[in-house]
Amino acid sequence: MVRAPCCERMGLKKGPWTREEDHILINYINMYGHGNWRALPKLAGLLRCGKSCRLRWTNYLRPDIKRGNFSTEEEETIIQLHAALGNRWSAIAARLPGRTDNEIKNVWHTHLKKRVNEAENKCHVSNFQQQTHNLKEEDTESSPSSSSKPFSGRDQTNCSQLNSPQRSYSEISSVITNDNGDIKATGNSQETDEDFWTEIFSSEISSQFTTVEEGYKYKSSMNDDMQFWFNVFTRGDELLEYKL
DNA sequence: AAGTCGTTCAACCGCGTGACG
DNA sequence: ACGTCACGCGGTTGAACGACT
Repeated sequence: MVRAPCCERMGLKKGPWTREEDHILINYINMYGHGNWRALPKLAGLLRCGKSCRLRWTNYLRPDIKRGNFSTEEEETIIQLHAALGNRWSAIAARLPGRTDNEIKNVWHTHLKKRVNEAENKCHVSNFQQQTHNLKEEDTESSPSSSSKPFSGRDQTNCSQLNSPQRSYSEISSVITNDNGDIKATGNSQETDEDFWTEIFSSEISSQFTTVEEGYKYKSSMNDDMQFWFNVFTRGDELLEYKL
């Protein structure tokens, strides 16, 4: 049994919003607030479902939404947060004032994912080359120390830097709309939340093991990238000098 | 000029979850 | 305890547009 889509009810409009519909929605919310989304379209006189109205408002019409391209800092933040949180777009959006989960998701799929994949590939190629190099050295020198440590510190650094953007897909600074709909330029105001990483660590990582010993066991099975993030989570204050 | 392909992004859909009766 | 409702989230779609042939 499949639930019928909410917009399939007779007479409800789907597809792109018109300017008139936007005005009606904005005016109504400015006057009465959104209250009950389901009741809103009827009260406002819109032939849309409440879900569609909510989406339009939260993703496009809200006055505090930043319009324009993402800054390098924002992209960097998204990459770092995605590495930590995965596809939890709303959680990521909560760390980027003025940006919506939908927008972030789109940017990730269209720009950032590719960039991270490319960087990962480069990293793996680099690791492979280093491993080959080490094996060759092993053959010639038969050094026991080289076999116990397959990757050099330099490679580890390279891998951990894969989250650093090579270049923003746009160097244009962000803009934000005010209550009047006017557009103004903004700097990047990225405030940090002290509890944030603690929260991530406690919920995302520490839940995977119950004892400290288990934690170290988990740590020892990680690759370099995982180890980097593990360090970030466990020693966040020390390592997060590169800011979040 | 016309057709094809790839990219972008607004919008939709289905599901999970919390509030409430 | 259970059912219903409303909302929010993440995945997916499709129209619009530009680049390329």
